[in-house]
This record gives sequence, C-alpha cells and structure tokens, in this order.
Amino acid sequence: MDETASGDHESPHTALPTVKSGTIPPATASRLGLYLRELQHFLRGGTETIKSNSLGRRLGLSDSQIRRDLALFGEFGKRGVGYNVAGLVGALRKALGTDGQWSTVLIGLGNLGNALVRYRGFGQQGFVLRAIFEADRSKVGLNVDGVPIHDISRLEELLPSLDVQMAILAVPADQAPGLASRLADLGISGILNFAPVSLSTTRGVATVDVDLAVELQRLAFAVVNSDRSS
Amino acid sequence: MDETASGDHESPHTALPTVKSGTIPPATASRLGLYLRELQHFLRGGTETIKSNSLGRRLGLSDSQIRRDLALFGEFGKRGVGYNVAGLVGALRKALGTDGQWSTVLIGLGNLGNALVRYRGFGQQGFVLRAIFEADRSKVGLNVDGVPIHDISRLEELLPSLDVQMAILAVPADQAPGLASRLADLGISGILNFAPVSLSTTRGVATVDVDLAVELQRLAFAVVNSDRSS
DNA sequence: TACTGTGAATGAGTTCACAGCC
DNA sequence: GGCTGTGAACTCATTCACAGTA
Repeated sequence: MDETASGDHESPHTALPTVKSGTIPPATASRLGLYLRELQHFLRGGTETIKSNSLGRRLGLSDSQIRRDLALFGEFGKRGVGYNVAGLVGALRKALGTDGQWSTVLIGLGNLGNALVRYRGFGQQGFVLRAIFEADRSKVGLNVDGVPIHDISRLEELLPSLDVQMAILAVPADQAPGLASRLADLGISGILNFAPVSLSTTRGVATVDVDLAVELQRLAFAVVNSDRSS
Repeated sequence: MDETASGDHESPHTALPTVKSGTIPPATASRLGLYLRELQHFLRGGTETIKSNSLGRRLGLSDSQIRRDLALFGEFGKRGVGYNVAGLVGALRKALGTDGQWSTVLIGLGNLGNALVRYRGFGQQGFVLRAIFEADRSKVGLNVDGVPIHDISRLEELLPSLDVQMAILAVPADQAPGLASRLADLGISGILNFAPVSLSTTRGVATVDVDLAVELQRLAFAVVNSDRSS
C-alpha cells in the first residue's frame, strides 16, 4: 500500500463515538471510503437497504468481511433484511470525518495539479479548494474556476488567514519534503501527496502518498503473476 | 486498499525465477514499487550499498520488515555491509515485470487523462503510450505529444493491431465497467482504473483501481483519528 | 426464511531477538 | 563490529459456521 499516516493536529470536527466500541482497525478504515462510495450510489438510486452479499460482489470482497466491518457501526443491519443505506452513509461520513467541510489548498499547478483542480470528486465529498500556490510567476495572479493562484513564496504570509486543514501536494519529488515541512510548521493537519517520495516521515501531520508510477507497477506485477486458472 | 487484481492473459515477459523460493506475498508485492523508487534514487546518486535501516527510515517502515522483504531476493544483502543497490534494482524490475516495455493505451482524454499523457513517471518505468481513445469528436484526429487520438467507437477495429497489454482508464464511472469488459474481450492484460467504481470483478484481466476521492477520505480519517501523542 | 452478528479457527503479516557472516 | 537472514512469538485480519432475530 502506498500510504501512511501520522499527525497531531486537532480538526474542526467533533469526533463523537460513531463506533460501537473502541477504534476502527486500519484494514477496515482503508475500506470505509469504498463502502461510502457504493452506498452513495445506491442512495442516489433510491435503494433503501443493501445486503452484505451484493455490496461485497460490487467491491470484490467477501460477504463475511463486509459484515465484520459494518458490524462495527452496529445498528444499521437487520437480520433477514440487510443494511439501512441512508443510515450507514451518515455513519461512514462521520467516521471518516467527511461530514462537514474541509478547507484545502493545492500546491503546484502542473499537469496533475490542473487536473486535480477540476476534479469534481473532491468537492462532492466536502473538500473545498480555497487557494492554489505555484512557483511559476506567469500563472500567479490568475485564477482557475475562481480559485486564486498565489506565489509559493507567499505561503507563510497567506496560509494562516485561509484557515485550511488540508493540502494537496502536486510538485516535483525534490520539492515535496521541504514543502511538507513548511506546511506542517504552518499547522496543516493533512497532506495528500502525489510526488514520488514518501512523506510519512514528516512530523506532526497526517499524510497519504499516491504514486501513480507505483500503481502502474502494481498492475504490471498483477499481470505477470496472474493465475492462469481464474 | 484500493486495488485488486485477477487475470489470465500471458505477458510478453518471461517470468524467470527472480525469487529464492515460491511466490512473493501480496503485502510484500505491494511495497516493491516503493523499494524500487528509493533504490533508483540512490542509484542515480551513485550510492553502491544501502542498509535496511536507512531504506526503512526513508519509507517509514521498520528495518526488520525491509530485511524480511528483501531476503526473498536473497543474494544482494551482505552482512555487516548492506544491500547492493544496482543488483536489487535489477531484481525488483524483473519481479515487478518492468524490465522490458509495456505498450499502453489511454482511454478518456478529460482532465485527468490529459495530465496522465504528460506524466513522465510512466515512460520512465517502461510504459509506452501508443494511442488515446476518446469519445469527444472534436479531439479525434489530433495528437498529444505525437500520440494519436482515435474515436472510442473504433476501439475494436484499431486495438488488435496496436499490440498493447495495458490500458489506463480515465473515463466517467458509468462508462468504466462497459469499457473494461470491451478491453478484456480484446485481450488486454491489465487495466489501471481511475474511475470511482471497482473493476476488480471484470473477468479475465488484472485491474488496479485508484480512486482519488477515496484517498482524500483516507487522509481525512487519518487526521480525525491522529493520535495526539506523536 | 433469509439475512446479520459473532465466537472460534485459520491464515497472513510483522516484530523480536539473536545466530551467522562479512 | 555491524550488518543481514531467519526461527519463533506475536499481532492483526479474514474466513468459517452457525446461533440469533426480524
């Protein structure tokens, strides 16, 4: 897996007990977003209940695994019937911390940064882009879809007043660790990193690394090691 | 984790035994790309050997885990010294199937597709983009960095002669499953999917799903659950 | 009847701790 | 001396199988 997390900043969200008891195991946590995505799909379609079996089939997971995971929120499943879709969507958003909104900045408006600004999926889950920081002076002062582009050198000057919790880093690998550390010093809570370098060692901030080349290598491995008996 | 794999097509690569004995466990396999990335970094810098400890620190992993993983290739580590960087790079590329080249097509030239075409990381790891397929007629006939853009309706007509093994899918969620199934029928071996839907259930092809919104939700979860004692 | 919830069993992955070798 | 390689212990995750309940 291509991600790690650590950090110590408080969020604007009140983390009331969404879970039956104790904490959510990491393996389950990494699947919550997938469950939420599928359940929102059913919610839009007007489906009121969903069975562990059909959810599992859509995601390529076993029904018992789905039940084990969802039982942590235990109150949305009815024996003989299935799970209440709307209730689970609410519980998952709360557990993930994506009830409410997160203010976000994008650092780096290259190819990938440009695509990310326009990506609709982020806004839909409550992530609001407040500003873009970029080194290329010819872009500074412009805006993308109404989001202003600032000079990266003004990060320390401007970030505090923007009141953001998350940063999306889409800069070259050699600049990523330095920027991550500046963002951590500014009190950012989380960084979604697309640079091909691990930021998990940055202190005081939660990080998730997404390396597109690594994902493609995983695919190559899966192809080379694919089992001829499927 | 946001990916799955399955499939049954042969690749152009000869999978000679790169590993000491048996197969590579999935958990280790998912880290090989990260190891390769870091080792290539040291190789470019002229470092000849690397210790499990320093590699671990760069990736946020324990030294014993690194040793366990790399011992599978057992012949590159020397006690008291460390691992031979160049040798390991070769072994990892072979194990991942990224020695040699993979011919690739991109399906969908929207925001994300555009960024992916220009992304340098793919070419560097031996993935060569042969063609782009897109539904928007105003783009068909043009090219991006010399790569031709074809009408998606001509997929069945044109793909066989392109001799590609991999497809990168960057289309809306509702179109992804249908396209995945067409690609599988055409004999594609692997699909890297960016649509927010699981393609792991597509038969006869290895798939890796990357859902950017899910990654951002993982980050939100990590922030909300970050331990105040770090 | 048809599903969920969950103890118990199994399996996978990680860490410990130290022997083995350079 | 300082590292790797690895048996053994441990922890975490998944699956099995069935009791419990709408």
